[in-house]
Amino acid sequence: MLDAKWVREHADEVRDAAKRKRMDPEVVDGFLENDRNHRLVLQQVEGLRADLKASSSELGKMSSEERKVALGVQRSKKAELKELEQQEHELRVVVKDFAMRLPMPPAADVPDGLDDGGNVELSVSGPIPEKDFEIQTHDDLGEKIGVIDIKRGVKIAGSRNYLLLGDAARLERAVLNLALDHMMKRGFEMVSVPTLVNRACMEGTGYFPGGEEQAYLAERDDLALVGTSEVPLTSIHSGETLDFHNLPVRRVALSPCYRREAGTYGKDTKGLYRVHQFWKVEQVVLGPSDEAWSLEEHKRMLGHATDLMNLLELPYRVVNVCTGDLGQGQVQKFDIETWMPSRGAYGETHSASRFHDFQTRRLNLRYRPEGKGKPQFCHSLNNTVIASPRVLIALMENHQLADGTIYVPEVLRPYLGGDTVLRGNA
RNA sequence: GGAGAGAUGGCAGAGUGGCCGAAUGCGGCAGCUUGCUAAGCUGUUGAGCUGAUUUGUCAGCUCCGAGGGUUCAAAUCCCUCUCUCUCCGCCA
Repeated sequence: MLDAKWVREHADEVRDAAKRKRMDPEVVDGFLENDRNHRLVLQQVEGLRADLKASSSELGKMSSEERKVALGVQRSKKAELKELEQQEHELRVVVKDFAMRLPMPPAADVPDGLDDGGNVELSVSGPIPEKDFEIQTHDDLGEKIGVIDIKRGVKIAGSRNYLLLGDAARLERAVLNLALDHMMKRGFEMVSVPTLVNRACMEGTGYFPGGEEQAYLAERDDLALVGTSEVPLTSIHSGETLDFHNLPVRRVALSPCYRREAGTYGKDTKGLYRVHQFWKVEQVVLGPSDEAWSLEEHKRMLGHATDLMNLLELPYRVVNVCTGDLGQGQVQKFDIETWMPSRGAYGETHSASRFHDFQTRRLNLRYRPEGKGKPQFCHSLNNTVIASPRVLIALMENHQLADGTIYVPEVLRPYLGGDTVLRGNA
């Protein structure tokens, strides 16, 4: 959400943001018009209320005859007020609805672009592996050595579901545990979070309204399964005013993630790339309302993830996500894309976003600055640390050996009982 | 799932229709004191919105879990919802 006052004074900037993010700029004008009307009506309501209030307190001191006369006047004013209040209430709802859909303007160095094709490569790390044998796709290999079973996953839960068995399941657990330890070493507090959350969390983090189609809903209880632990992690302190001493708040969580993947029929149907349920270790940071700090932290958080990728000895690149591929609330986003031989391309494995105060305004999450200052909205940021099974694709393919076994990077060995290669059930 | 109790400012806690944005205590902040042993005294201390502004503020409105209602007037009465606690039931 944006500050209403700021939007009034920077309407062109917001309209421009909408265009660049490929959203309808009409929301801006819809907001402005209704906001203007709302404030006009609000002034009338407040004036009349003040009037009514003043005369009402007189009533308590009046004699009964005086009161009888005065009551008649009060009643007619009251009726007038009621009508105005009704108008005010309706307009308020409309304004809120528009406000919830206003786009956060992208940072200056976000490249323009229509979709992910417009993303700009910032850096490349590690050579693409060249092998003297044909690399088997993760799903072919996994099936062959009995560690991935997509057919039976589908039998149990429908398309885009899967089973990991034996070494694949062990590898997944190992990578996730490594990721958690990696972040805790860097001062992040590990949190176990709810993944079935209420509407306020989904709205507060910016997934609703608009993303309802992508979420599994438990409608009977008005709850949603989260697509990322960013939702509960960022919502922890909603409605609170934190002390500046406690900032920044750096947290990490491992959680299952659920995504309906509506509108992706026929896309990435092979293998474990796009699935309905996966595990993710996510980092979330809340900090002061300070652009420079926010920028620095964004880079640090990206670094936590790339450092881990280096430890996993995987080839990847970092892209500066373009305007058309940026979400409504994101100011800037860097994706890490990891080389996936089966795709013959880099595939998105991480997404590092900074939001400014977009989420914290919706969540009403503030902090009291040092000294006497008024409470300010925090800045929020998040980034993937590792997501599985997507990272398993990279591990099983890039680290594949000629005999169909999988090389285990040194850093993972302590998590796999010292194993240096995984051979599955072959 | 059943029965009951409750939700008030950073915290504790008073307030059952007009004198209440709200006593008191604690905490925080500022000052004074420093021979009542990290103490005493004094003062101060919520948020949001709207308008005006000589950008210091000023005026008005809203907020006592949330949303509705009754009333000239609601923290206070009524309804719905959410959450918390106690007892019972069920249960990993």
